[in-house]
Amino acid sequence: MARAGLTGERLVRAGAELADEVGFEHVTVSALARRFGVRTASLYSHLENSQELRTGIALLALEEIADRAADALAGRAGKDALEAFANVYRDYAREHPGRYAAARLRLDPDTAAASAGGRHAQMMRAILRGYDLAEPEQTHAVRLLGSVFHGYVSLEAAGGFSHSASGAQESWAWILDRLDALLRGRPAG
Amino acid sequence: MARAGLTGERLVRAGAELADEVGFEHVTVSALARRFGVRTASLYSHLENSQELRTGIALLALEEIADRAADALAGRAGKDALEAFANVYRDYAREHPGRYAAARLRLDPDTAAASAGGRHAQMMRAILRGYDLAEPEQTHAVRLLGSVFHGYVSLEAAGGFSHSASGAQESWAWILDRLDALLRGRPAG
DNA sequence: GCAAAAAACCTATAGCCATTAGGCAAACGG
DNA sequence: CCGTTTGCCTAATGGCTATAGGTTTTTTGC
Repeated sequence: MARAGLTGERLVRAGAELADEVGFEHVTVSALARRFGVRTASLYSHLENSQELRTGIALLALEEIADRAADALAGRAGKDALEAFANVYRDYAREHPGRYAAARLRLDPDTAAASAGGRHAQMMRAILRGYDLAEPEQTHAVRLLGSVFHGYVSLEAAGGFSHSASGAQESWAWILDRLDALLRGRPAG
Repeated sequence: MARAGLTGERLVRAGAELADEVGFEHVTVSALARRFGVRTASLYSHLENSQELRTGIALLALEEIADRAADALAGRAGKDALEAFANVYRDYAREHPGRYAAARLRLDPDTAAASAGGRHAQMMRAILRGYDLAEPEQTHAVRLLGSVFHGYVSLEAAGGFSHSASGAQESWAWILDRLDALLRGRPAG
């Protein structure tokens, strides 16, 4: 019998795909083993436990989002940068709902410190350099942006807008426009 | 043997307490049965399945939040109302993290329609009457508020601010102040 | 090339969870 | 009281996580 060629990394990657297909909460070691045509116990040579799988998917998602965001931000500033960054979050969540859910997993402090989470915060601060915000306002603004992006994407994913699904795109554009105005300290046009 | 006196409602209420203690994702039919000193199978006379338990907790949380919000909103308008409403969300999530998580559960359309979710939206629109927003701006604003409130509370609960935990209260106040200004269409003071 | 070591996958097992079927006994209605 | 309803029980199935220890394939060092 040919071997499946499992590695921790392949498992995490396949777990991420599985998450997008069936939802992050349904990612199990068993389902993953099934997908590789292998017994469940076999995965435990490559995985400490199921938590490690989930954490791995979360870290992968955080990296992928950070990479996309870094790309999107290159050469942009001001509102342009704000929109590009925001759209990375929203698009990623739509393309990869399972991974996005994983990215919201609560990580233990050490893991979080070693994650791409720091890059996310750094990029937000980079965007805010285009606005005139000193500390502590900048920190407040980072939190505001994080809240709005995550909140909107999460409500949208949860179907929170579906009964009145109309204009989710318009709402998003409006919100970004007003956020930009808010950060500039000027009324919206 | 004296009977435990189980009912669907008591189970949901106890499930909500359990959620606050151990986290919503650890609420299980078994754990609930244990808490009542009863066999797991016994709960299935009062509960269709574990999903119904979770849904029940979600509906309870939505009602509780709506009730608190209605109280908080009474006699208030403008920024005062905005802050009161926002604080209901934040305080509720802090006092009842498990219930709050339950409230974010994705409900099927019928259940959602019968939930207190509609009251939440209605109250947001009531708050926005204190600002000068016609449709479709009002809908956009409802979504913005929902995003910010949920996003902030959720990031805070996930420990997203804990590495730089400082000033979560200040950030919250700043955000509400700027949101108010944004909705008024004027620059922040 | 080849034997020993290492790595990959397997079987077996145990515990916890959800859920169903069917039984006994307590409470309640007449 | 006695029968019926109802509440909780035992028993059993099947899925999931996880550990222990075996076997086979691959690697590696001579």
